[in-house]
Amino acid sequence: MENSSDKASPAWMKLPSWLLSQTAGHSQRLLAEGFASVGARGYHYRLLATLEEFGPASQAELGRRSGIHLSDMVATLNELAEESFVERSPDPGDRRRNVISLTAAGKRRLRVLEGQLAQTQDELLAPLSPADRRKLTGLLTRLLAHHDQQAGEAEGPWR
Amino acid sequence: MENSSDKASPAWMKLPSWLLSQTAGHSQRLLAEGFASVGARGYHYRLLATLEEFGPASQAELGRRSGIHLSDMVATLNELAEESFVERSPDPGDRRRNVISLTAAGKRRLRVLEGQLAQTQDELLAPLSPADRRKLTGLLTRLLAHHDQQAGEAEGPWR
DNA sequence: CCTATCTCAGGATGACTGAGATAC
DNA sequence: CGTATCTCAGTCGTCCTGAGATAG
Repeated sequence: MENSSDKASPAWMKLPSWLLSQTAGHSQRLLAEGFASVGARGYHYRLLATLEEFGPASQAELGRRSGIHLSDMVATLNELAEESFVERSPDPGDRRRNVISLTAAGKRRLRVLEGQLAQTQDELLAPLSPADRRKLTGLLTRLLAHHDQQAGEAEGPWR
Repeated sequence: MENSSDKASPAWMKLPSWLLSQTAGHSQRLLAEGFASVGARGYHYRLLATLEEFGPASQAELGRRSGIHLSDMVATLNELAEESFVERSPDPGDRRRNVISLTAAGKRRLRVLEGQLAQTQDELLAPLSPADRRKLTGLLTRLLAHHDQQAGEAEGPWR
């Protein structure tokens, strides 16, 4: 009872790192809800989209292209294969590999997920004018380029 | 060997939701690394800072102020209490409650974490000019205000 | 021999759910 | 009674580490 204001606004709530994590959290939530409404999750979209854009590939190659970790790739592909959105077939030229390819159902699935995704972008940026949207994406792109490069250099040339 | 370009840049990498989640990821990573270098994590800072700003309170009250879930509160307080950064004492007026208060060591700890935090903000925004930093925080603040309100309304008046 | 590929087990963080015991 | 508080166990998504089996 000793608290007067419910709207507690600690100092750290103004920090860029906080603003970023919170807005990203909302974005993530909207995205996850949209995907979940059709029984999918983020990895599903990333994988299907990568497959369509770059064509069939081994799991390791897909991991590099999509940024999904190899160990998560296994589970994600299991889920997608179970619904026949992708096909796992052995690579005749290298028996270590599975060649993953997108099925017709997978392409239709991708269209649905893209619809959800576009809707989410609009929901996410709703309060911003077109100019502000461009400004925001520009700033974020610059930040991302910087830190991607930093992180890449620190780890060494394994890409 | 069949892939030509390592710099694969799928279309979804330009989406605001992607840029947000990635920059937030870098931010999170920098923050976690900074905190981990002194044996802490994000919840520790948030809790200590909330305690200093609003004073001693019950765990439930702390949860509301800091945004940390009640069940995580328990574990976080266990960790902080083990290092004597906070003190748990029974509330004489309500025996359900523990009154949590910041110790002198806890205040010193907070100063350290604040140092890490400030350093991280600078690292995070390194590629941006002061004007761009203000623009970014302004845009993020507007987005956050919008979505906090949306989410608050959707859930009902439980605050 | 060494490296690449695939698989599985599990951890870490942040956010969350559910259930129980206790006190108001 | 119902509600609030504290605790514990566990889930989830994303990211990540390590280890093993198999194949190049």
